[in-house]
Amino acid sequence: MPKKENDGVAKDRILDAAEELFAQNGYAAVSVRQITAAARCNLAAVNYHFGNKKNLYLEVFRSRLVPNGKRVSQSFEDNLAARPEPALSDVIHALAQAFLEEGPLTDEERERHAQLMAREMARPIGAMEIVIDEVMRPLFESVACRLRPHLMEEIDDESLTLKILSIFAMVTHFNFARAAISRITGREYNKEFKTRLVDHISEFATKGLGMMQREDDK
Amino acid sequence: MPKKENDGVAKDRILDAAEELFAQNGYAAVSVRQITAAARCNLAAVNYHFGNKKNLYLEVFRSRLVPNGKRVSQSFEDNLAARPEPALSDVIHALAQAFLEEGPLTDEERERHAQLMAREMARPIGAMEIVIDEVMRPLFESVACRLRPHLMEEIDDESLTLKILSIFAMVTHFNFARAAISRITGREYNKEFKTRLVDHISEFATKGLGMMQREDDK
DNA sequence: TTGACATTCAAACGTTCGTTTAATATAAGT
DNA sequence: ACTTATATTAAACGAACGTTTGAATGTCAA
Repeated sequence: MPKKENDGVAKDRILDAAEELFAQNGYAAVSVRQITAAARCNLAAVNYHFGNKKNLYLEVFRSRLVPNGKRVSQSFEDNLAARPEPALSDVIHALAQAFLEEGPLTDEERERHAQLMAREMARPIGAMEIVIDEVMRPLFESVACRLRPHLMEEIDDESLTLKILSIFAMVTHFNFARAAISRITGREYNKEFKTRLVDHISEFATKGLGMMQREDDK
Repeated sequence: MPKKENDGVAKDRILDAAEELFAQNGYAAVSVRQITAAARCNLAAVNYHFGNKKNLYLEVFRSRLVPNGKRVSQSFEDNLAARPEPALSDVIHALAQAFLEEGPLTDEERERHAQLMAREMARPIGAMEIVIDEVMRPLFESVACRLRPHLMEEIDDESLTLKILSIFAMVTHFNFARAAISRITGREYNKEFKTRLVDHISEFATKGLGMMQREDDK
């Protein structure tokens, strides 16, 4: 029986190239020829390994973005597990940090994923449902459980969802609108500026959630 | 001398069709043939009136999005001019309302513009600088002036800019990530939900800015 | 009516697209 | 050595793309 082990080489190179090119230019603006050229393989390899271009795109989400999203979520959980009783600001800070400062992903990976998500939101190809159902919704549930103890008791589910969405709005916006933000603020997206952003988001969101609480990390 | 008056007919139909199609599908995914078919004119009309496809795209921003953006900004100003001494929450409420609930634009126009901006951010064709310089930056200046009196005196420019960016992050996110938000919240983007969102954003941002202040509009 | 210009039109240009095909290469099982 | 399944290749397919062309049509001032 033929082993299925060493199939990964060219197939993975295609996934790598597709992930980067789709993130940089969007689904429609990237040709299969570009992808196979970047992956240093034959044009027909995409159709052989993935059936067609669209399925390759979806596979990028399934095999890269979703697993990495789960790792980021896990990193958020781990950050909080270290603290016995995390304060509200700790929860938010951990969330912002996991998504745009540290965590298991490199900055290049974070930017790629943010762009892929932003493009998929702007022009859905069919990957958004996968990400929402497998990453976003579970993360939302977890964040909601973490936040609830710090909020007023009588808060309904929808209000809490909107609050969490607002935190994500800031995180994703500062992550994906980098070009516009750099042009407005006049600052580059270096390590220093990102730390500044995480602190700002933490402070803004903590106050926005309705509980003033000083940050006691460090 | 030939009048230049009645040239507007087909040219405007092309701009209308291009605005809608570019917003729905993005620059690369829309063909000139699609546009001219929707505008009920000949294929060559785009190149005749606008030179090429890219220039038509930029002209959509110059002749539609920028003027409408200025009208929205003006609407924000007018809303505040009605009040002698607007509270902090009034400023934010007026901003959120102008951008996603009421104002001079229809809901379809708002959604189109939000999509065009989101796509241009995700994949810049060359229109973003126009919008930032002609609409965003002046609006930011105005908002900053409105907010400053309500904040601590010693706040630096960059901190204030980040705060304003956070408000815009929420407004634009709730405007453009409609599909994702609907899937997560399980709610449609009808009038009722939008009012809910404006109230939520106003409350969250007002608190986030660091001044608790009750809303006293009706 | 005529001339001059603005606009529209059908047709074709060369290019690139996603996909398919058939031939070949590779390597393990028998 | 032969079979079998997996993988890669060059070449071509039809379709759609943005753009150009040159003739036809519309529109007014002269």
